[in-house]
Amino acid sequence: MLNLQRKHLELIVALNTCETLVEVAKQLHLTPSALSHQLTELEKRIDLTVVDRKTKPLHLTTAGKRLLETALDTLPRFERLENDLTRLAKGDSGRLTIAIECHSCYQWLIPTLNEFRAHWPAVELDIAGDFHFESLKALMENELEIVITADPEPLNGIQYLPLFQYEAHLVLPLEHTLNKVAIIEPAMLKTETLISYPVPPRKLDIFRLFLSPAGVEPAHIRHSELTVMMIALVASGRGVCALPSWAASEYTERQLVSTRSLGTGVFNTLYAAVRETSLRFNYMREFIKLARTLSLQTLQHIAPPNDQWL
Amino acid sequence: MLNLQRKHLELIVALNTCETLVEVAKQLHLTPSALSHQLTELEKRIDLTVVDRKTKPLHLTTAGKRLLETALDTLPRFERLENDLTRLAKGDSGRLTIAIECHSCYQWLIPTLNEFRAHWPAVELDIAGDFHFESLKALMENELEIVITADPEPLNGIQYLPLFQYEAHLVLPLEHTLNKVAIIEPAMLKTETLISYPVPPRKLDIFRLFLSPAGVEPAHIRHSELTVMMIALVASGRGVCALPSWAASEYTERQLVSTRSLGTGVFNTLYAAVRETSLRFNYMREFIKLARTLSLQTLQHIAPPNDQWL
DNA sequence: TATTTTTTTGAAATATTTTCAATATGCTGA
DNA sequence: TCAGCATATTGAAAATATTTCAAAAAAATA
Repeated sequence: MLNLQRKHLELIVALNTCETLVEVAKQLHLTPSALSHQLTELEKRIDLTVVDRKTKPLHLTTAGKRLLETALDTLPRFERLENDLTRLAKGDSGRLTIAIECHSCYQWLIPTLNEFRAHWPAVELDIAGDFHFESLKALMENELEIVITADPEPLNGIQYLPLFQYEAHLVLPLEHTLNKVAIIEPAMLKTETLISYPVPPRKLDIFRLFLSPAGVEPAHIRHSELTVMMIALVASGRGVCALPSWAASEYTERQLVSTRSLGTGVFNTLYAAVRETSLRFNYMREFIKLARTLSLQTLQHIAPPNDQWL
Repeated sequence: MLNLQRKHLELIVALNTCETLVEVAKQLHLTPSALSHQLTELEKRIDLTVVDRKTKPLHLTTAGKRLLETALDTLPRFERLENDLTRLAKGDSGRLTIAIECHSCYQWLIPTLNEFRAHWPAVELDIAGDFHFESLKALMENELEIVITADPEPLNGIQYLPLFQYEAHLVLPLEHTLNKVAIIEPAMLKTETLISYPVPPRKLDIFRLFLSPAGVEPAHIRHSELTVMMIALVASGRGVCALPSWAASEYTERQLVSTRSLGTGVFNTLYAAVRETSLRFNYMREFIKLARTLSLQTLQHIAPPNDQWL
């Protein structure tokens, strides 16, 4: 095997631009002796002459010209690669793909993304479509950089950075009897149809923190992908649903539905799940910071997390 | 400086195709230990993680993916380069650019090129246009591979391989008085107009071997690039010219002009000038052999060279 | 032809890469 | 849970590769 390396191509380029081997050596920060050894070694290896040492301005042979050809189109690729890698290492550029488990997040996410893009133009931003709720696996496998979730399951190498606290509210039709009750107990939902996002119950606050601990299940469960659709269904009396208070407020203000606390209040924290290794990048930490500030500014009825971490 | 080399890219590709580092090591013919050292060294150098060792099928990080990108488009270029170089070394492919000083050579050169092309399809054939009669310099500087010349000046690293011997004839109008003379002496051309190719006199047989030794110059010299044009001028009585007998025979047969020997006969040898180093390529030696055989077959009135060399 | 410059050479010094042996880490299945 | 196995890492020694140095050779210059 010939096993040509980048340095051989660099040698050829220098050879092509210089008049004498002494110059070439200088350009490559080598002694003329080292250069001579290298050249001899290369020529022995490919079993071809590369330069004609006899001529004044040092002429490449056919083999040398062929090497130069590849050198000229390959070396710039190496340079671009190294450029990109150093920028990556400095944390000025990179990829930031976000998956959202929380379906009501666009409200604060969009402004965050816009603000971020302005600060870090070299970072490739993307929102991942559908990871079929395997998003944490995708995060571990480097397919994603951030997962927004309210359900932090401990995983190796994954850190959950709290963004803000919110209360989960029960969304009711305006005329619903539960509007009159002092405190809403889990059992009161036994006869109701619950409308939820199509995700496993353990991912939903109302189950994990309210119904399941009390061993209660609603009469029916109906799925919907879109928050507006859920609201429409509730408004027309087809059921009730649970939403973060800030997600529901938009609709209560317009008097489409009403909301109540669940029991004495079901509170939860929204997290950004990231790989531990990602945190060494400035743009990552910056993103989290922006998300915290902008969600607090954008949303009503939420609070900063107890534990600030980062 | 990062100083990434081809081997690093190969490492990344292996990393991307294998499930475990042990496999990667096997694929690269290394011990797992060596591989581990390499990987650590690379990652320390670029100050970035390249693979996530924690995951089962070994996932590349963003940096790893960027490296893979360059690897995928650069490594095939190295492979093609090595391929071409080994073929070059074996002498199966290469470049063969020919310059012609002898303006009447196309007659035998064209069949030679055709035959050659059939045997050595991988050799890039070309006839060089105009080197302003600096063709030997161009040969020394690797711009050309062969120069066809009748005037071998000793040069370092250049070998002259004789192709064939020929006689230079004087071409006369059919009714010219010199047609009647027993032997044409140099002095008899003192009053004639000589039509020649536009090259320095020393490159022309009639000067070098006939007129100059006798200290004679023709009355006028007129230039023409094309043999047919020279013949037309001679036929219409504007002058005389000298041509290799084989180049003239085409026109004497058609009774356009007549030819005579110069003195007791001016004989010369046509050479192929090549770089000594070129002779190690099979296709080079093959070309010379073909030129010899085909010129003898194609041309009349020529003889094989005295000294066969090659 | 003498002198300077360039290039090559071989041996020693230096640097890099690989291996070896030991150990650590992680996974699998009782 | 832990033993047993496969994978991965570590540090030191060994093997390779590269560079320098000093000297000589070859070319160029004057």
